[in-house]
Amino acid sequence: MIEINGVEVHKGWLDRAAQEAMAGDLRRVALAAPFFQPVTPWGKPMSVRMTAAGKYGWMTGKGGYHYAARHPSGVAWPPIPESVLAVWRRFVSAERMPDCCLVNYYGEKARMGLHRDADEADFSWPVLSISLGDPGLFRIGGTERGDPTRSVLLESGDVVLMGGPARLVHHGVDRIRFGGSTLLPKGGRINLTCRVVD
DNA sequence: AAGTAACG
DNA sequence: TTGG
Repeated sequence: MIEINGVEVHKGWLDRAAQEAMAGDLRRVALAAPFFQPVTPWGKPMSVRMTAAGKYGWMTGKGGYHYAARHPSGVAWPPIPESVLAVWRRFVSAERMPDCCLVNYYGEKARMGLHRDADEADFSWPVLSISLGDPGLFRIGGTERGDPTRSVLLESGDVVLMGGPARLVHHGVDRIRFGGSTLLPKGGRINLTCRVVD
């Protein structure tokens, strides 16, 4: 386990078979709730494609960010796959399941600017992240924007925990090593982030 | 400020 | 390595 600014990085936690099974589960999620491209409140399209599973999905809007109980199409989000909940039980808790599993797809040029996951009502539970597919260069800062940052390469099967003092740490993705994994037939990276929202 | 620019 |  690597620790960076309080963030736990568990390398290679899911084996290949588990990664393949989870990727299959996520294909089913994306069939029910297709990926869409979010637009920031100030009108800039994000480069990631996004969907979600669970009670809520994370959404952008003109008024800001929020959690919503329905996909933009109007359908409810599909349930969080059991394969994902199993990782949550192992790293977080068996007593409380996440309300939201965000599914972010990073294509070749996709990135994610430095930000904090701060739209939840309850910060007492950690955010759990699972990486699948191509490697991505992950940047981790501190609680304050402007704090020094460090980078770590996240690869398929890695699990990251942001909890406790690191729950509100800044983080982002600088670059995808497109084609660096054979997990996803069309390449790219999928990142799951599970959160307790309320 | 979940955009952008930068691997170190 | 935050600065813009």
